[in-house]
Amino acid sequence: MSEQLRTDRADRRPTRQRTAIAEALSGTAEFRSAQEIHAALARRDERVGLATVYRNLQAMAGDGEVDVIRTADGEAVYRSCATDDHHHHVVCRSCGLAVEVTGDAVERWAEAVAAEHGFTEIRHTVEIDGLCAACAAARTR
Amino acid sequence: MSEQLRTDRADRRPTRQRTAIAEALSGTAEFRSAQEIHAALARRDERVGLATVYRNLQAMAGDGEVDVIRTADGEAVYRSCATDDHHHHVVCRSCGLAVEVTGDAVERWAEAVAAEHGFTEIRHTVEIDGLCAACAAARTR
DNA sequence: ACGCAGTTTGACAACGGTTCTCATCTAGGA
DNA sequence: TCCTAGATGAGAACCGTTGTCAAACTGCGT
Ligand SMILES: [Zn+2]
Ligand SMILES: [Zn+2]
Ligand SMILES: [Zn+2]
Ligand SMILES: [Zn+2]
Repeated sequence: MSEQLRTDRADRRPTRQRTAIAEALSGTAEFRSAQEIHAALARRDERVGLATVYRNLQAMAGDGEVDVIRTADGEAVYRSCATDDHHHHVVCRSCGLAVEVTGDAVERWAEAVAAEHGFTEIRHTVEIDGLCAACAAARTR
Repeated sequence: MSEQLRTDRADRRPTRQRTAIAEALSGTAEFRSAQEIHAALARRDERVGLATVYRNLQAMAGDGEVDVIRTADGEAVYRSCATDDHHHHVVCRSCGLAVEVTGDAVERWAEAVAAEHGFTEIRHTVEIDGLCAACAAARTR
């Protein structure tokens, strides 16, 4: 497994902004972009600088407190996950709803197929996307 | 399965630029960015506008002639693959070397786990990265 | 070979997300 | 309370990518 990342996480101060960002993240099952979060906070009269939102999201992602994935057009979106354990997501292309999933089969396959080709320090990302039941229903209505 | 993409691909003219770009792509086992390709062509005295490189790469990607993945920092990188069939890549974090791999287990797992949660029109992306044998050796030397 | 219509190209501007700068503010231990 | 390293925010800077539009080119019919 290994996790050479996560060096510190220690010296992080609980500022008003930091808390606001974390809260904005928990409470939704969707991945949100830094800008969306910034806008959401502003709407709620929580004044937080855009740069601060970016910085904290990155920090949280680095500490593994939130997951990050890249939209098809390269935008980074974040989500605070229910578990700290390694997992993946199934995301709805239409509404953004994301559910967490795991699967030993994939984990082992990734490790094995990479090792077969002489690779080491193997990592992987798996993203599954589709239309959630609700969106599929809305579409055919 | 399904492939609702790939609508036409018919009316595409074989221009000097188009050929140069395709050639620059075939011949390397690494994923290259639009800018890298543009620079490589310039170095070879093949004058091709940057916008043209972007346009053609996108078109080729849309036609499935090349594969695109996003770098960790959101940059799009392209590679002309050996096969047209669905597959994934194991990429070296250090030198960019990429080998193509397949695995029914993953394909089925992705489909199954998404369907379990009520998703339809399921797609997926899987990227594995690590250190290739050569880079690992160079590092410990 | 010639001409025309629809493509494609290229220089450059415009965009949008992200990062940088740096003066100012703040949490928290001494 | 004081002091200091860490944190913040406004705005500029960055940088990959996309849009603009006139000029150049290609396939095709004549
Ligand atoms: Zn949905
Ligand atoms: Zn995994
Ligand atoms: Zn390598
Ligand atoms: Zn696959």
